[in-house]
Amino acid sequence: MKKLPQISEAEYEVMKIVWKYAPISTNDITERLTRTSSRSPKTVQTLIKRLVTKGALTYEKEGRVFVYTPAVREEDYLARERSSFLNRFYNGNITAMMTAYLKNENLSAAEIRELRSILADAAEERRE
Amino acid sequence: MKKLPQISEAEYEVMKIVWKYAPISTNDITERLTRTSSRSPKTVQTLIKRLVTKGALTYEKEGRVFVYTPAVREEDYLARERSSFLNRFYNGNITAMMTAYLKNENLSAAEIRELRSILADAAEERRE
DNA sequence: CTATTTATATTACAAATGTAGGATTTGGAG
DNA sequence: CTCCAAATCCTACATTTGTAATATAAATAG
Repeated sequence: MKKLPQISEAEYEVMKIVWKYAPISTNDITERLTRTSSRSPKTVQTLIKRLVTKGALTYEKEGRVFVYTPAVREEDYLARERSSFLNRFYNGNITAMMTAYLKNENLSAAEIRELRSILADAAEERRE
Repeated sequence: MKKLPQISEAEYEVMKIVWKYAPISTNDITERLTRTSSRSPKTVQTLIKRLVTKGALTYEKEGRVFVYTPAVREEDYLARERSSFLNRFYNGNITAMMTAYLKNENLSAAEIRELRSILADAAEERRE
């Protein structure tokens, strides 16, 4: 399994866009990102560059424009972050995390129902 | 609600010890931390200092020794990290997170049972 | 009182991150 | 072919973090 690069918070904003819209050009990334955040195009440029250096993005030239594609899968990245979060704060114990969460947040009946439902499905899955 | 300070990964190792054993002296923190990690006592010293500066720890002098106490509650800190994690990666949606988690990790029947049980309890709670 | 431990304070430095300005290259208009 | 707008490349710089060494202050052994 190849090692996933470290992706910083600001870089992650870029990745989300590329995951969603790839292949996508520098300008389109910048355009979308500056719509939601207040970063300058120059900053976005730097972030993209760093992501390429880190091996999180690859690109192809189209004329003089670069068009980017993710080099890591979103699910893989999320899985790693999840696991790293759980390990760091809950010894990898999802139940501990959920217990604390339920105690602190006031979930609606509907939300609890939904969680129970996906767990029921998981139990089913396992059985089959 | 007062603002929780930012606590880095290495600093968090120190915090865990202080939360567990406070009031605790520099030396005792260092002793415990170097047992599990490979940091030099000097490094631990710096981490403690920074935590004081950030307002995550307070101390009292006992003779010439400093004895530390947490200035932020562990639950508050964990709650913030959890919420920040969920927002960043799952739009704050715990169900989305759990769905992805269950799909990726292969939980044992026992683990699933436990999760279902705490959710059943949460449903109960809500009803009462 | 002075010397020696030994705690705490100060300084150092590289890597990563957020932010962005200035330099250079080049596709395409004419 | 030449020039320029626009794209990419390079440089910059303050903060935060991880790591640790050196300096200073002060309690206590003698």
